Amino acid sequence: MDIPALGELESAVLDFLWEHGTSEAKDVHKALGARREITLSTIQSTLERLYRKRLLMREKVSHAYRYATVLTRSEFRARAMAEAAGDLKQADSNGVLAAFVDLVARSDKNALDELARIVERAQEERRPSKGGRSS
Amino acid sequence: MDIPALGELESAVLDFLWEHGTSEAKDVHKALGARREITLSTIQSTLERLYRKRLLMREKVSHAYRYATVLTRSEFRARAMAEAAGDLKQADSNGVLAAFVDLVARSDKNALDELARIVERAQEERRPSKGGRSS
DNA sequence: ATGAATACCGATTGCCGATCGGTGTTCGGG
DNA sequence: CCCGAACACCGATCGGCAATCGGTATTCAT
Repeated sequence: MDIPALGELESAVLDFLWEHGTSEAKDVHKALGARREITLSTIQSTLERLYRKRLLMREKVSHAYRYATVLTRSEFRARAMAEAAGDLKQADSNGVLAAFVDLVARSDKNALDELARIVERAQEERRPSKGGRSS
Repeated sequence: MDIPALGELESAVLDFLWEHGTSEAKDVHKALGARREITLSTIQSTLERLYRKRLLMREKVSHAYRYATVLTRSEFRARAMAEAAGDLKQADSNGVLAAFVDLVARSDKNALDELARIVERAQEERRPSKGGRSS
């Protein structure tokens, strides 16, 4: 499952769903269509495309679809990162991961330490032998 | 400086330059134009676009341009990753980095440990107080 | 049954990369 | 000095895709 390229309205619709949870086309239109002077059917087409791209789920409540995101915003962006990195299994030997860590370190003073903590926690979850954490 | 969207030929041209180093349009055409049945001017236009996108440098040798990449392949992909992650300064609080580390951990058994080593080395370079490395 | 809300479909528009051909320019050899 | 080859540069066209709209069919509720 890969992340396709998204248009500007598609991204806006996704953002709305991430912030407001499962919604109908009508709700999205009320929020986004107003400023953009956009028809409801345009929003419906956008939702339909996102659904075909496997980024949205839908469920027919009565005769209207209720749309929900398949991934969280974080998961989505993480997959986009993985795709940008190329093959993850070879990303380290390519030096891609090292270059990215370098970018993280430059972006913010604390970012590198936070990343270190995240990695350490992931390692602990993988091998609970060394004494995991409760929270 | 952000990473613009690239077409398929643009990516192929970039790949060629990464593998063969500084080249002229003619060389790129010999390698890529043959299979694709593409004119030399098409390659020239593509190089020109990549140059305008700040992804290539050029130097006029006699009356021909010699094109070279601005970033290495790893740097390029790392920046693309950073862009996919959104604002790096807030990526950790968003959980994006955690989700990405999770993806790395799932991709390969050793990938997580390699990432940990990369992060650790970056920390040491930042604070050489704890004893640097020679290699 | 009628009307409102919605799904669904087709057409149009706009944007951008890809591709080509034409034209000007420059360098090097005769 | 001139001519041809190689190349840069420009404009036009094509194709794909998202965005947008309007129209029509469908479905539910009253």
